[in-house]
Amino acid sequence: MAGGTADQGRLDLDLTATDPLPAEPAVGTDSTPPDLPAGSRIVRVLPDVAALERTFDYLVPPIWADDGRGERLVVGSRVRMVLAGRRVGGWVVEDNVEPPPGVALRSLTKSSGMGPSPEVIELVRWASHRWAGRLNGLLGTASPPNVVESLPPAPPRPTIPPATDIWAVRALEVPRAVVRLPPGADVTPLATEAARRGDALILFPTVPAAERMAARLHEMGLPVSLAQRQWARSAAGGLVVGSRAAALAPVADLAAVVVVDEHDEAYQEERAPTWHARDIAAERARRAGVPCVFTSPSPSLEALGWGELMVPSRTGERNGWPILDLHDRRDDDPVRSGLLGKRLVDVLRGVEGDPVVCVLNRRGRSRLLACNACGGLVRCQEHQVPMIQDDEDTLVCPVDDVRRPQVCDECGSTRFKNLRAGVARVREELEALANRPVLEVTGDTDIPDGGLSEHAVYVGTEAVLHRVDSAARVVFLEFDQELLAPRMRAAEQSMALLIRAARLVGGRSAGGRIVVQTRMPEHEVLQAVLHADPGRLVEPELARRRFLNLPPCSALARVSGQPAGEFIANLGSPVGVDLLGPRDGAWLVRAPDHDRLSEVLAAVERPKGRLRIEVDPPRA
DNA sequence: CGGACAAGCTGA
DNA sequence: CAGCTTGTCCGG
Repeated sequence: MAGGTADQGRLDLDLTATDPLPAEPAVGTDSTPPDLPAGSRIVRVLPDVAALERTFDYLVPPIWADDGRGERLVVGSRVRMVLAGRRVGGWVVEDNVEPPPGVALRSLTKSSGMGPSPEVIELVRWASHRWAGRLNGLLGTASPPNVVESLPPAPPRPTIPPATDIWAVRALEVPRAVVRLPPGADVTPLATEAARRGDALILFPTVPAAERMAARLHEMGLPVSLAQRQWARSAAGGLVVGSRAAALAPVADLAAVVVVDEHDEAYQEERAPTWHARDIAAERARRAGVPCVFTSPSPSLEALGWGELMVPSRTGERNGWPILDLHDRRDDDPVRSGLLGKRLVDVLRGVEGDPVVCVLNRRGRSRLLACNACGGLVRCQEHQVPMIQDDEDTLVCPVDDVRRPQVCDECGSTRFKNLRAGVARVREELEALANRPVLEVTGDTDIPDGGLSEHAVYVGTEAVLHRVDSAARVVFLEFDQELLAPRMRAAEQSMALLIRAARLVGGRSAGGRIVVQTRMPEHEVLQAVLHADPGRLVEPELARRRFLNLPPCSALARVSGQPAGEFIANLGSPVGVDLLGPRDGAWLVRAPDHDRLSEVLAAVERPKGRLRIEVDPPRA
């Protein structure tokens, strides 16, 4: 910060000589003139200050009109100004406004370059209403990370031969397409076909996946920018590839939108507002009147309700999925066997190839119990979720806290086996069974490219699936915990894990094989993968959501935080809306659709305090 | 958010 | 009652 005395000559009556305003660079215009000269330009600014949603009006310094800064200042521009005695950033959200009477205007102190386009600002306004959140954060995501004064020249429009993959051509011929592609399928033809239409926006769930596609398209001679790092280049023209935040990236002349692996939960922001990049991307395409394509090995119910489904040939899809080996744990000796069934021995010893990746999810607090005599899982008859054992050795349903004595429904036995075991202990058991070293992989284990030579067997939570990029076998040691998790999207989340595993091992035509230890081999998720037919998941899942009135048959928001109760009380009892709770200090607001939900949430004043509103709550 | 200012708490 | 903490209000 430069020293200086720029605040000299200020005429504000409320400021004294001890005004602690930080020194300004010598702009000389940071004060309120006694009279606004006729024709003064006044802009409305949204400060980049969390928890501050109001706009404020500022005078554009007259000299900016002469040196070009004024011309570059448009709606969306980033600026700096003094607000309540400190220097803050912000965005111009309206130009040439009439300021409210009786307010002493200040001048903007600095222009900080380009910001989101008017189209993106409108999109962000829509998103902040849709996810009941503040505008600032979303505008920040849509803005360049550093100051961009001007854009590089637009790249020349490449000539691209039509794709030979007819599915890619067809997908872009309808306004909204959902393309079901087996896990190993290459989406490059879809990207190039989108690029043939002009500046396309292509989203991936993770940054590395986006980087790989960007590199490939670059090698093909296409003009491509990575949304994360190349804001200015993206805005200048060409293809824009990126992850979640790229849904708000600048695109010069949007011609098509592609969302790869739309089912992936990484597209949803975890912090409130919990916006979903897939949904924002779709809305962006709709507003621009350009085609939008979602791809996924197992499209979400949301996607299926949104667009036209295109499925691959039966053989093509079959070959793209690995073989699923179901190890039915009910067949194992219920007294002697622990977490590891004896059929695992050959797999762990590398008979079927290396490396072997074992997944043991510890997520969730509930312990999973199996009957010692018949091997069946101990479940709540009403809610079908695993029951947990409390301190007094009674069984508790995690859904409604109903208790019942510790007796197996199937056979009357009173002895149970705790199937939960920590990864560390399981690692030792695996090592004993494999008769070779087993490495526990955690979030901070370094795995060099090509794997660790001395370790052919890995074990970890589901994070291990993101740390290793290929494997001969993936083994899910305890999959029932996923299938039965008391979460609305448990089935889809289980499917997402299997998709991830499928990518590590490859399709059946390449010898890919996944091993799942389960006590419920007839579960529709496992059957869908077994038959390489994700469509089998749709009807039962949709029926369940319809029966329970859960999304996508309704729209949900979870309201939590200290002032949640007051907020819920303020909502009153709006027509068609259910208020459920409280449960663990949080309420659920359920409306027939998102328009109604957003409307209801926006209609009441928010009590101050740390209120958290999660629309489409990820862990409901 | 973070500064300003007001209203409560403490201690010699 | 100064000096400090805690709370509430508000910014152009």
